[in-house]
Amino acid sequence: MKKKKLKKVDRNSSEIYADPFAFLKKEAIAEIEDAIEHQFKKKIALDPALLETPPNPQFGDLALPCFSLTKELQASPAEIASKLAADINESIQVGLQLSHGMSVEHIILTLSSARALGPYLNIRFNSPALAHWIVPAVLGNPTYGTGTQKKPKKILIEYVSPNTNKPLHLGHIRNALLGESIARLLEAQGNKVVRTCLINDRGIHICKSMTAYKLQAIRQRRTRLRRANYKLVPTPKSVGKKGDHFVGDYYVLYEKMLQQDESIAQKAHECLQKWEAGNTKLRALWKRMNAWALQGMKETLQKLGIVFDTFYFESDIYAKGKSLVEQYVKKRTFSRDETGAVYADFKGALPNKILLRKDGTSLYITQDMYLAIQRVKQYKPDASLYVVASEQNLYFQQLFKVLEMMKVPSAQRCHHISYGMVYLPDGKMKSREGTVVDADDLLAQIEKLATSEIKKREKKLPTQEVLQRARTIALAALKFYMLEVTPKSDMTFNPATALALQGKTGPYLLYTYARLLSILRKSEPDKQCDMFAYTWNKEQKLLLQLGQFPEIIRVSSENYSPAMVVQYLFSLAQDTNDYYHAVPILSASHEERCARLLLIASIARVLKKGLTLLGIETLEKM
RNA sequence: GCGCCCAUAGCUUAAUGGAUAAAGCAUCAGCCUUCUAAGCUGAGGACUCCAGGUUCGAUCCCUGGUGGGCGCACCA
Repeated sequence: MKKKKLKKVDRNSSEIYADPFAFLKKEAIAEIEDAIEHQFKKKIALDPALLETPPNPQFGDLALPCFSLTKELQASPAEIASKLAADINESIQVGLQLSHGMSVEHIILTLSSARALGPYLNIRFNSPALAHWIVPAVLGNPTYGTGTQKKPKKILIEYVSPNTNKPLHLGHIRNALLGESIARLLEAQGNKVVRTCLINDRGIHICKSMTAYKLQAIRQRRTRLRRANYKLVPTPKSVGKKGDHFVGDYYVLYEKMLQQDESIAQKAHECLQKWEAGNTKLRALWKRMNAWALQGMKETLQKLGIVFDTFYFESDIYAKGKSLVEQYVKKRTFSRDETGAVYADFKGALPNKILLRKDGTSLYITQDMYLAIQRVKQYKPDASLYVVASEQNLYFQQLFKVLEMMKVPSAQRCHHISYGMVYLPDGKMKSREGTVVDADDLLAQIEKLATSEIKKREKKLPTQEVLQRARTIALAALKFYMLEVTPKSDMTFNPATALALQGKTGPYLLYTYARLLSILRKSEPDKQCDMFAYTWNKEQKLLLQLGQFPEIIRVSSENYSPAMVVQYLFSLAQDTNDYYHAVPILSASHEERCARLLLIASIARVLKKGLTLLGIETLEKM
C-alpha cells in the first residue's frame, strides 16, 4: 500500500483562480506520474495536454490514452491503463479538508476515481472538490476566463475596409463580425488591441457614382428650373435616405445608364482624370458624396456594435505610396519594365506584382505598402492583422513579400486572417444581378421578425421595450449565425436559417441566460453553502464545462476562431436547459437550492462573458 | 494551363491523429395546474466523394483521381 500524501494549496493563488481546471489537470498528471513511478519504477514527465475529454461523460472527466507510453513502459496500453488505475485508486485521499462555506483556505483531493477502459485511463473528479475549485473562481473572479498574459502585446487589426460607392453587404457583415470578435478575444487575453479601418474612397468606383449623380442632378435641375425658379439637387436628406444607400443608388444608376449609352464609361474615366488633377469643383462634390457614404456606413457599423480607433483614407496616402515605391526603385529593390511600370520580381516563388502603373499612377498595393509602414511608425505594434476574405490570399502573400524585400522589420509580424466566402443558396452575390444582401435590409428584416415574436408572447410590453429587445435579439441571431462557421470555411447564407430564432441560434442562448436570471431574481444564492449538495451527473458535467471556459477562450483566441466559442456556449446552454428542466431549484431543500443557485449564477456569468466576446449583448428578460 | 482552398445525415454546420462521427433545421412520436414551451424528451436518418499509402489507431497526415470554389490585372 502506498503512503498517503497530504498536499496543501492556496486556492486563491492567481494561477488557480484564473484557471482552476488547468490546475486540476496538472494535479491529475502528477498523480499519474507517481503511479507510473510506483508501478513501473520509471520516472517520466508527462504533458498535461495529453489529457483528453472522454467522448462519453460516463467514462470520466479526463482520459489518458496510454498508447504513447507502450515503448517506454514495455507493456500493452490496456495493461498500463489498468495498473495505473489500480495504483491511483489506492492513493486517493478520502475526503476534503473543509470548513463550512466558501472561505475555506486549504483543500485536498483532486481525483475521485480512476478506471481503465481498454487502453484508456479514465479519471473522475469528485463533484464537491470540483465545485470548490471552480465556483469560487467563476463568481469571485470578475475576469474569469480572460487569460493572464504575462507580456501584453499591442496588436493592430484591420477589418471591414469598405469602398465608399455602395452600402455594406453580407460579405462586410461576416468580415465585421469576425474582426470584432477576434479583437475582443485578443483583448480578453490581455492584449492591447487597436482597431483600424481603411476606407477606399478613391478610384474609378466612386467616379462612377459621381458621374451618374452629375448627369441625374443636372437633368433634375433643368426640369425644376423650368417649372419653378429655384435650384435644387437631391441629397440624402432631401430624398430621406441613408447616405450610403443614396450614393449606392447612383452607382446602380451608372450601370443602367452604361447599358443604354456606352459613352458614359468615357465620362467616368474623365472624371477620374479630373479628380487626379485636383479639379476643385469635382473634389468638392467627391468630398460631399464620400461624407454621405461614410456617415451611412458608420451608422451600420455602430448598429453592429463596432467602433474603430483609427480610420485611414486611401485618398490621403496613395500619393505617398507612389514616392515610396520610387525610392525603392532607386535602391534597386524593385525594377521598371520596358513599358515603364514598376514591379516586384519574386523569382518564380510567386507571380510578379506590378506596384506602379506605366503612367505612374498608383494601385491598391501601392498605398497598402505605405500604410503598412505608416502604421508601424504610429503604433509600434507587436502584430499587425488583416481580416480580409480568402480571395485575397495571393495578394497578401505578395504584399508581405514586398515588405520583406523592402526590409521592413515588421513584415514578419504581419498576418492575413483569411476567411471564406459567403454564398447564397443559388450562388455568389453579384451586384450587377441585384443578388446582393444589403446589411441594413437584413438587420431590419430580422428585427421585424423578432418584434412580431415578442408581441406574440408579451402583449402588454411598452413599444420602446419591444423595439429594444427586438434589436438585441436580431443582432444575436445574425451574429451567432455568422460566427458559428469556422472562419476559413466558405459558408452558404441561408436567409431562412439566419432569421431563425429557435434551435441552434443566438436567441436560444439569450433565452437560456434570461431564464437563469429569472430564477436568480426569485432567490439570491447564499454564499454560505455546502458544496456536497452536488449529486447529479448533470451538475458534474456543467461544473466541468465551466472549468473549461478559460482554455476555450485561450485556444479560440490563438486560432482566431470565434466559432469555437460559439460551439462551447451552445453546448453549455443545451446542458443548462436540460438541467433546469430536470432538476428543481427553487423548490429544493435549503442546502440543495443553495448549491444549485450558485451553479446557475456561475453559468450565467460564463454565458454572458462568452457572448460578450462574440459581440452579443444579453437580455435580462425575454 | 498553373497555384491555393473545399468535399461529413435530405439541408446548414461541428469534431488539438484517439473510444459508438456531434448538433440544429426538416420528418415522425410525446411533454405547458411546478423556477419563461424562443424550451424539454424520444425515434428514424452518414460505407465522412473515390482509390491507395503512413500509423497501434485516419473525417483529420501523404499520393493519385473525381467534382466544386477562389486566384493567377497596369481592378479594388
